[in-house]
Amino acid sequence: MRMMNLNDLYLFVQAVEGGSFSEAGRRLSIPKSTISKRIAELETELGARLIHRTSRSFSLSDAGRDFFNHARGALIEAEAAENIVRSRMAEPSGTVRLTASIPATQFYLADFLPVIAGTYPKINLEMHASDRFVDLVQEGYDLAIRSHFAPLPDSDLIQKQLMLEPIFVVASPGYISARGAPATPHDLINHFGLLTAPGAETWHLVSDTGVAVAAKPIRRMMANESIALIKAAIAELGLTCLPSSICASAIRSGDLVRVLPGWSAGTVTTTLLMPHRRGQLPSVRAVVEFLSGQLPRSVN
Amino acid sequence: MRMMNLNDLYLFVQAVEGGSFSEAGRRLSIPKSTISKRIAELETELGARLIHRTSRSFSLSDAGRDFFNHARGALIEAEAAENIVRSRMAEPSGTVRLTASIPATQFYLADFLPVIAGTYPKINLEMHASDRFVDLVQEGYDLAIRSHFAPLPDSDLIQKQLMLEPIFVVASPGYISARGAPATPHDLINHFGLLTAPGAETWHLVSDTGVAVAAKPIRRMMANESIALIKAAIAELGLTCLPSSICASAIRSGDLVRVLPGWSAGTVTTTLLMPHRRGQLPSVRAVVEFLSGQLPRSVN
DNA sequence: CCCCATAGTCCACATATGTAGACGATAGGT
DNA sequence: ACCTATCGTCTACATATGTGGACTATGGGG
Repeated sequence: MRMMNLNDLYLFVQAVEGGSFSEAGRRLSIPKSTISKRIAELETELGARLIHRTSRSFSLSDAGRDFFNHARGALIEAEAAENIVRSRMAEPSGTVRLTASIPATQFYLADFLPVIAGTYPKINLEMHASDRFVDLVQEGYDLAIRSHFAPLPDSDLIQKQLMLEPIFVVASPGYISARGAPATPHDLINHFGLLTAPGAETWHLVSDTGVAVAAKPIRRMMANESIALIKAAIAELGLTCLPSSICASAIRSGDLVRVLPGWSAGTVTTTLLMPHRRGQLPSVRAVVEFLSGQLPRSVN
Repeated sequence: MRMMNLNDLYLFVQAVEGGSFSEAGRRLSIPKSTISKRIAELETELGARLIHRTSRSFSLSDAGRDFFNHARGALIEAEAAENIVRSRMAEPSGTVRLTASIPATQFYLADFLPVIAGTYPKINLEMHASDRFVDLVQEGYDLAIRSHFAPLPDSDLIQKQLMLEPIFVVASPGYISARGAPATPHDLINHFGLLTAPGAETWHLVSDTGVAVAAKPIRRMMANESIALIKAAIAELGLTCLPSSICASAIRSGDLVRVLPGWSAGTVTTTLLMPHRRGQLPSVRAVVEFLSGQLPRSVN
């Protein structure tokens, strides 16, 4: 036997709770004739009068009262079914595995991860910091964050630029006191330079108005690790070039100051890499959108 | 927000329990395309994939599993709602108020009422015997049973013939011994007659083969009450004419015997009267059907 | 490796359901 | 007693849903 039309239960319960077909129609924004028709057909199919109604009175029959109790139970379960799916879609959950270079992790993500974790209690973040090349897909990562000076090559991965920041020239106040502050980029040739890479001997500076100048400071030390460079600069060994986010804290504390404030040693781009967007989990999408700055950064 | 199509819950649960759209279609005798279409629309509306399926595999997603639990709960409640109404329809209950003449009550209904009461424990029978004219509708009766010789006049009431029985001529064996048994209806003119009504002086007899004869017995007594007539006949006062059901018991006990056994003094019809059948309660309908002999007369 | 049987999907068309509005019933107010 | 506002019902028509069958996908067997 075919199941009765379950939508009729809904209309029946709404009619009873509204106390009339007209009121139920108003509440549901559908014509009262729809309700009248569906209730009549439900009664025909069940072979029982559920509602005694005239143009001015409305009451449940004994059968209708029995029916209503179970019908309402059915609707409660149906709404629970719908809500549990919708809320599951609304609140991301599960594991999100990210990989990033150590500096990007330390100076960019480290502050954001707790906020993401606080905003999405059901997301389990797995942060893998590494300076080696990582094959995103092959090694099972959902997301990768990379900071780079030159544009990344094309690939099957989707690229989403998270940040573009200037690279500052910085030194300790003690160093500046001892050797004076360079007045122009050309003056850098008379100063000790703490290099970030063996081949980064010549620094290319660009003014805020777009003027470009190159100068080669005196090589004092080379380290390809930002914290080592920061500590060397604070130790008055010389000048160094670092992205603004990496030296922001030392500047705030007064351990370092900007040198040639109107100039930057280029820019660094931080990019989010992810596999194809199709079939992306809500949890992954939520992290992507957070890092993209599209979500309010509120911690609960 | 409009409620989702609740019929889709039913199809979804059937698909999950069947393990495939095809199997669910076979179980429900509907095309698999219907199920495919409805499930797809349900998923679109919920914004979630509930079932992962290919042409050869079928599994619930996490969301689908959560949804299924509540959906099945909803269907259990919906079936309970349907069943409680259908079972209520199946077993008649409530009060049925009948009215009948005193003889019809005593000689016809008195035996049946206990049987009806036994068959339908939830029916509360109210038997009102009266020899006065009763207005069925005006006085709030569900049913009336009337015995009559001539056809009842047309009315707004529905008539249903319950019984057609012959009227027997009876006398006590003592009377027959003292005055001899009439050999032909014409011999009645030499016998004492116990009349049932003042104007019923001439008895019209009809043979089993349809021959009609009229004869006027000697008026001995008149009573319009059957038990009084039965007792008078037993007291050897004369012959009387009574419906077979009324005198059946006295005949069985030997207190009375049939006179002119191949002849009857006409027939009496017992008719059930009821208001319009529309909106008839199941309890009333059950009594009607029982009295009509359409139901098995089983006592629990 | 190829073929076959059965799964799920899609679409043009058939059918069930939803709707607007007219109509009769009725209760309350004048 | 009459009129009006609102109720529920009914019907012709519009729209959503159900269906049959063609098509693609796929897994198992030969």
